[in-house]
Amino acid sequence: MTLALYNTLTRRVEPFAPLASPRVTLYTCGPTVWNHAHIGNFRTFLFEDLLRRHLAYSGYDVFHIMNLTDVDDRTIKAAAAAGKRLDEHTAPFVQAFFEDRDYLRITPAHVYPRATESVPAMVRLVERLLERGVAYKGDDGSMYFAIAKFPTYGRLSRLDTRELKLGARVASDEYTKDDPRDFALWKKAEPTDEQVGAAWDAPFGRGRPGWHLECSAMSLEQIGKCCRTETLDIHAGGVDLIFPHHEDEIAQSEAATGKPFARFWLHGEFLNVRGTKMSKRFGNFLTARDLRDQGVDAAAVRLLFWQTHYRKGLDFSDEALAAAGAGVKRLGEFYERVKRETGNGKREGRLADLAAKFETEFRSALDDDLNAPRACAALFELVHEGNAALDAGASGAAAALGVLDRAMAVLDVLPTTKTVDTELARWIAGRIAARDKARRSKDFKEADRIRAELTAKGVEIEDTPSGTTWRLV
RNA sequence: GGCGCCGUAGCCAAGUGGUAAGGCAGAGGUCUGCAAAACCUCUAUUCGUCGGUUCGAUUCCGACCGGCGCCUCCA
Repeated sequence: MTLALYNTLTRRVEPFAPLASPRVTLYTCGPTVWNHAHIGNFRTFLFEDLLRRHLAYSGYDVFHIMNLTDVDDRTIKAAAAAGKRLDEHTAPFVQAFFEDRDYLRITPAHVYPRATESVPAMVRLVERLLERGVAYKGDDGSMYFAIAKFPTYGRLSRLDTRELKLGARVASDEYTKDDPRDFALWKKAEPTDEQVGAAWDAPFGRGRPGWHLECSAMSLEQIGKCCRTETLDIHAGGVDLIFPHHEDEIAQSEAATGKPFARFWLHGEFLNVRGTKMSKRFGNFLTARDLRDQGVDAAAVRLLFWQTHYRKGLDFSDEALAAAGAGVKRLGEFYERVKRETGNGKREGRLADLAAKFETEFRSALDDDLNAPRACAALFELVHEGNAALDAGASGAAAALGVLDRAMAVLDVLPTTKTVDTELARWIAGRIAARDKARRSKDFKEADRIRAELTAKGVEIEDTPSGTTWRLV
């Protein structure tokens, strides 16, 4: 069984193999740092995290690039509205993005190129396109890409067979572009751009990069640096980027290099709220820090997302999140139980067999276009059967722990361990001792009173044959 | 108008041309002083509707109903 991924380019699930195995070059469209990213944005970043981790689990050496769009229409507009310079406005949001990423346990990319720091590469790309005769200057002084010169334009989004909705892109730029579908590579500097410091000199005029140009230039620059290639193995993003963003990236990059830009295009579906996509525009969004401040365990968010396939819409609700939280708790209980058992018994045994069966299914599920819901089902089956086996005194826990650890390196959905200061730990130990004493003397009223006291402090206790255990909830 | 996606139990959600994974919630039971955790049993004769193909369809085809996305620098 080998990894197969759905490629938007072919609209099929295809066997995946990198160009220069074991190295995999992965470029994922990062956030636009005009504001806080919401958890809909993070659904895509989490899907990419799953991809990244499964590639690593599969033995590949992934080089992951995620750009930061720190200059575009929205960042400029937001900076101007705040009366700040562009970098002044975006810096806190970059910082916040990294904090949110860490909260959600997303593996950091190897590089985070910023648009504002990659302008020379963008200028060079435009010059290359000018040399190739596919770029031109419009009447308004901006540089445009001539899609008429790029015959395969529309291959990704199947645009070749579709018509543009009248008025959508046509009207406003009718007199500046040769073809209404041509898109801006470089936008002539406007007063607002100068005001916030978002304008650069270029041989073809002072201005700023178009959004699509940014991603092409940054990805080509980074894979050139790290891997001396001009073709990405995988390029990923949200479905809304298929057109025009990724279509335009392909046009620019391939027109300039003459080589395929990316071999696999992966797109994650939206996070919805009552059926409609989560969006800043609709005001129906929630940020990662909102969840963090509510005390939501990131593991619950991850499990919630894993339980729906990445190419399917997922409706976000507090109920769904709570259900995932309960699942995370169950996983945590099982993991701790297996860990406790590793001291006893042999490496072989029923538990080891179950774990081996699980790992086969786990791998095959993720190999099948990252079918995380199936992988989770296998995981919970292991929990169920493993618990039953442990109840029956099975051995093999050490082997099972190894398998679990490998699976968790991909899914990472174990409950966040809460840190306890020694003073609190001492107090809890004292209370439990007092309760045990009461229980031994059959003073259950007092025992229950102490338990209530602990519960009030968020301490959950459990009486087992080998004594009372506790955890913070 | 063009391109595309989705509709499976109370909720969430996999899946396959041969008779429905998993999670949450719920009911009963075992264990427990009581709990908790865990286990056992139960909870869709049925996969939006109607047709068609087939020995057989939830799965393929068509129509319809319902929900949604992109075509406006949205993950």
